Amino acid sequence: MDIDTRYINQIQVIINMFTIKDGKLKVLLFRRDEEPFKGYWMLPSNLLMVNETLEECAKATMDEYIGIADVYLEQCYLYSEVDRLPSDRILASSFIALVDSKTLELKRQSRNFHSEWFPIDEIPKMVYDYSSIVENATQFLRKRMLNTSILKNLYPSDFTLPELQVLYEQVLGKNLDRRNFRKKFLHLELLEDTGDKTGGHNGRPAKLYRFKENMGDRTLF
Amino acid sequence: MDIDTRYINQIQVIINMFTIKDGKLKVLLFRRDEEPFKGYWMLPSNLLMVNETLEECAKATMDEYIGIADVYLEQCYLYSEVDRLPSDRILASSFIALVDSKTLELKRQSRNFHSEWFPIDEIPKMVYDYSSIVENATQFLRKRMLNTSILKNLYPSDFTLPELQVLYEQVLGKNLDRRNFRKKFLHLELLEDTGDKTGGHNGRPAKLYRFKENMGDRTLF
DNA sequence: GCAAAAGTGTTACTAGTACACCCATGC
DNA sequence: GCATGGGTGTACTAGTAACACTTTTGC
Repeated sequence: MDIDTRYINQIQVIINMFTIKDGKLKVLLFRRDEEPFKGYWMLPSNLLMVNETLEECAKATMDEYIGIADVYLEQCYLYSEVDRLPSDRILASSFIALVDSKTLELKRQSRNFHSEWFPIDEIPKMVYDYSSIVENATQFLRKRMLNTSILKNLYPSDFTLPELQVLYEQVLGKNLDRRNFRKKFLHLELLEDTGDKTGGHNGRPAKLYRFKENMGDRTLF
Repeated sequence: MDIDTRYINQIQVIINMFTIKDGKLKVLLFRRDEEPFKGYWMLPSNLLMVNETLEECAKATMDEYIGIADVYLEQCYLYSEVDRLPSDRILASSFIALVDSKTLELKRQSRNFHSEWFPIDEIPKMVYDYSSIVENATQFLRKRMLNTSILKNLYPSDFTLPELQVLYEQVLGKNLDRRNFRKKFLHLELLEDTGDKTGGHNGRPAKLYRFKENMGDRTLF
């Protein structure tokens, strides 16, 4: 290859993986176990190779870190500050990935790193510029979630309306009226009743819904 | 530099420059005057250097092609198809830039290329994947314009409500009721009356408005 | 039967839509 | 004075917001 060295760049693909767990929106982080920055946390990432697309690299990274590759992926931002890392200049292509909690539990939490799900408002100390990358990704997700169709990726299987409401309350950062929330969602006709109910652990059991197939990208709230 | 050659990538920054001209939303294209693809059209672009950010590269490109650098710029998408160009693998970071028509006229239309403003629904034959890049950028702009704050960059100076209405009609692809459009915008309290009017060329003169300073990013339509 | 969470209906208010006539200018 | 485009008000409809009681389950 005869590339002018002034134009040589490296790009790393960085994954912000989100899920709903224990009724909270969480992001998956990996702990760094060597110095420097031992004990700090990181996002899964890999350098982009010349013969793969960003999406291929992102999927490979997901597979490598957690054994899941077939998930919703979306480009978020390309960071290009020359000094974002202390050593080389590496651009960072930030992705958001959405995984539903059922798929999640079936898979291994592998690789050499210790990983943990963090609620988006309790992000620990992170290496380099990763904490601002997570923050931006969260903002990005917030905006996207006010459209409907992305939700299907977090709830491909059954869910209850109270669960959905809690999610929206987190995303919007305020409490919603239960009756109005139900009315809104049911009138939109995006959901179908499965006929099933949750076993009432304490309190009355809730009806289980699922998303219909062809939901548009209508703006909600 | 000792970079593993598998991870060497080149990135070009591509500018989709939009303006309002003759009451239409238009994009600036440059004609290619050599074979191959002579007579086809292109978007202004440059390769990203190792010591500059994407935004710096984008501004330099704007300056080089049209002598304007201080404009609204926003990242749009990063294209990474391995075969998007026939020769080398080059990633493309697509930007949208917004220029108001007044600023526009004062500047030179320079460089070696012939340039022209094309209405977004009359894009000519373009080299490589540029036509799909323009198309995506237009879609991106459409979505962004349904928020308010971006408009200030297309109308930094005075404008009339009918002008604004025509713009929205193009963006939304449908006709709007004049009375309801006025009501909506005036109630939003984003505009202030300048006190001036257009000279009525034919018909009654229109009031001139300008955007207030602190407009949020409220969703419109 | 009581604690805990789910489900339901009505009213007031606010925003959006539809629609027809008068007004200021250039020629 | 007439052609052209700009400006205005009202009634109707749909969506949103506020609010309290009843139902089903586990223990």
